[in-house]
Amino acid sequence: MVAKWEELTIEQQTEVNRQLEVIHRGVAEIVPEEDLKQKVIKSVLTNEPLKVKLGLDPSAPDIHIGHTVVLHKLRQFQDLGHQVQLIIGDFTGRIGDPTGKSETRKQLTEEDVIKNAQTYKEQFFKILDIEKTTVFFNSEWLAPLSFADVVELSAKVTVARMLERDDFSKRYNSGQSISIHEFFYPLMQGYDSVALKSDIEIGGTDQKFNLLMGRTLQKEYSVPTQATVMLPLIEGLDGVKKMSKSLNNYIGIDEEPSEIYGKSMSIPDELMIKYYELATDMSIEDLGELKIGLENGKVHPRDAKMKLGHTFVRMYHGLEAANEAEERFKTVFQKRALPDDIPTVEVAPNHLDEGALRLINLLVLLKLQNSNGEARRSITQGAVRINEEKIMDVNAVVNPKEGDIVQVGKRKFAKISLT
RNA sequence: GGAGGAUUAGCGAAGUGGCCAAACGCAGCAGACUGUAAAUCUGUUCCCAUCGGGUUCGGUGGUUCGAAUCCAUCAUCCUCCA
Repeated sequence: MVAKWEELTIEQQTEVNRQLEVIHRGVAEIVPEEDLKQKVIKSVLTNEPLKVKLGLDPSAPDIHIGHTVVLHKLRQFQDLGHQVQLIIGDFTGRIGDPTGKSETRKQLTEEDVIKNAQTYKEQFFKILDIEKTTVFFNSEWLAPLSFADVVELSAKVTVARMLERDDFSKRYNSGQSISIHEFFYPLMQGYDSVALKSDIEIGGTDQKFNLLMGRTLQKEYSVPTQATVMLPLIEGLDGVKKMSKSLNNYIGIDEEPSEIYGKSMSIPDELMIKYYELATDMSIEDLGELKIGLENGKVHPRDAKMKLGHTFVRMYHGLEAANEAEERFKTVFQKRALPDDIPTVEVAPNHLDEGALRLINLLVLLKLQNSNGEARRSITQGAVRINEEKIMDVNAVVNPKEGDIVQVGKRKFAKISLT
């Protein structure tokens, strides 16, 4: 059944347009647009929520701002009244990893999966509405499939089609290995959409092939085809490469407030709007205003960025923590003063020789530096201070006292406690 | 089953007997400046040490006065042929 635009009341048309506007915020691509519109119309007409699917790899339980992009989109769907299907790819995870470049990722045990799934839930429901979320494990429908079923499934897609996938073709052409089982990942992910009869699947633009595979398979299995919503990948702190844990250019949502705030301040100015648009709960109106403000110079980029850091901390740690993190930042980096939450490090008497030791050794002992060489370098470069007094003598010998504050660079502090 | 190629510091990548603790790029750290842990500029990045020393170039064992560089062997990865 195809719902016709003309059959809608004016109110319903307005509602459809409102939903489409929200859905389009920040997205890179929707394929096909028409399917999405149809789905929304139908939902408005029948008052049935849409089933919006997101598949998850259960191997990386620490989520960062990059991951939250799709979560925010899901949340927007929920706020429009739709239902989210979270699929934990436990079956997929147990087999191994598709992009096994140099090392095959270890297979996850059932225990790992359950543990990771728990972590996921804790982190995800900081953004998602738990009431409008259903969590699935894809082993539920993938594990029972027989070899014959799998052959039948794989017969629906050709090798040439598989090789269209960007990373497959790149690897194939550059002579890197591709294992047969890697072809099954898109198939499994697509089959998830068949099993759950998803209306919409969302993912990053890098997931395009897999998302479309869902449509292909749904067609093959005579299930209504899903619309796919693709979101841009967000660049990490370096401003160039996509945010990822392995590149260490990420902001984790479970990190300390001051870390989240500080890292936010280190993103390139040009990226701010993108972060706001994709990874915060800022309204479309406020977003537009901010954009204009930045363009005509009414809003100082630094202030906009401080607000971004504040927003991130608020979303994941609450308003109070956000205010504190902001204060700390002002103290340490704008006033160049000491923060008031310096960690205390104990110094045992056996490290001291008549109450004294070399500064180099002290820095390593306090774990402010990893090796004597590093400590030596920092001293030479004028990065080391004790009680705010710069020390540049590599051979300095110091007499640490209770409550002394040792500082390396702008960010590393320790307060001494003698035991 | 056969033939060939690859493996270098956190990553990428030079180096084919001494001048190699190993170019260069990225990332990291620090300093200056600033508007911020943006941008830009500068310095710096194996370990211990005052000079100096020690351990590194997939693993092991050789050749040599001397090896990241040559040989043997093992491991891993890739290509081509079957």
